[in-house]
Amino acid sequence: MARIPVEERREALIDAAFRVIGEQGLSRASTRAIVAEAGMSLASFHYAFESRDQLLELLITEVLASEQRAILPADLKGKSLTELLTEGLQGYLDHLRADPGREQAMLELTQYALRSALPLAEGQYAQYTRFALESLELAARQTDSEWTVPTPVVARLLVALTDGFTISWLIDRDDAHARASVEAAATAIASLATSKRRSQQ
Amino acid sequence: MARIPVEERREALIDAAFRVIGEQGLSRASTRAIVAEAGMSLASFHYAFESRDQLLELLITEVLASEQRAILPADLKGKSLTELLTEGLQGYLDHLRADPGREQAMLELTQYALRSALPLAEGQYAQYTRFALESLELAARQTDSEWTVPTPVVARLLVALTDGFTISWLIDRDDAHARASVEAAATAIASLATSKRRSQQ
DNA sequence: GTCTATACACCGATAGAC
DNA sequence: GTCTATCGGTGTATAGAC
Repeated sequence: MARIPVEERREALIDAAFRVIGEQGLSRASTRAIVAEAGMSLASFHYAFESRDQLLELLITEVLASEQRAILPADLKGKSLTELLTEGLQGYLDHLRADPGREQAMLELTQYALRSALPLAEGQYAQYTRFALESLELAARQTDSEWTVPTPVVARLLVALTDGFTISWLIDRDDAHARASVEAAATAIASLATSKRRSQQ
Repeated sequence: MARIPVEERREALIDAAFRVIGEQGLSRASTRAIVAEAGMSLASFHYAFESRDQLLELLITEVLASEQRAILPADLKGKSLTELLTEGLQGYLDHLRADPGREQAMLELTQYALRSALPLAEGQYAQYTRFALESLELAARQTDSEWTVPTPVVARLLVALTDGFTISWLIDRDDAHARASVEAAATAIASLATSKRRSQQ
């Protein structure tokens, strides 16, 4: 076979691993299944990585880190806080619906990290929460609102909500119900802020 | 060894399996690990069950079904809707803190059911949601409130929230942060109901 | 019915030819 | 560097003695 730089091989294997996990689950993502997906021989795996655990560790840090759960819509102008939250969460649901295996893989990898006592999940979640926090602050500025609860607390709530919605949807795949719950959630979270505009409340 | 009725053996094995999963995770819950925990020989396993999958299937239906996530406190009297929701969610967090492995096992089993295309997770979640719905209706009655959003929608939101909080807490084990988010969540959800009492809003 | 011993598939990882 | 072939270990499941 053609000679491929190690870095490139590593990248290809990580991508292949993530695809296998998304399609078949972590428990079926053996080294053999991964190299088959990548079109490589088994030995190439251990030329690129020390062990399967090392690949998973890199997979978690790299792939989970690249997951920038967009929680705000692209166009922020002229929308109420509830609308921003609704559209943001709705956008996340669309992303989930487009590639359910991806989010299912995320959940499995998170649990794997928890069981392996890898301190990866913690850092990853801290980053999600930080990102949610920035989104919430931006949304408040944009709508002349003020959170009546410390923003990090609302951020944690928002992150928990997306995880919970993910599980619910993966189980019943009920788009209509999910949409309705997202709207209710957006309304509920928006109630934790007060508007400084006369036009509202 | 003493002769044990098959039914009793099955029950002991299911209990043992659940303990192993809680302590070490589903991936490490091999038939050997399970029989070791139950103090039996390997052959006893296959005398009681056709396969490991069959045990897991029964485990999911029986154990998950017995999980009656108590979402309301015991004493309902004289409390506001926000207080009821706060105490209910707080009680769930206490339950989680008391035995984290249990809820972690639940999550792993749910994902296993999803991957195996067992229609079990769906039914189980429908039951959780039904139970949450009843709790929400009871709480509304008790506080002379009325949900402004269809109750099943709020129920789904509540179930998603508990799942999300479970994941968050399992990852960072931050009690103070969890408590604060639960309070915020209770306030937010309560905003989806209007009170019929003059004393409130 | 319950055990020990074992079959057989698959796992992660490696040796050694090329 | 890349491959095929194989090692040692563990998994589920079963055969057969008692």
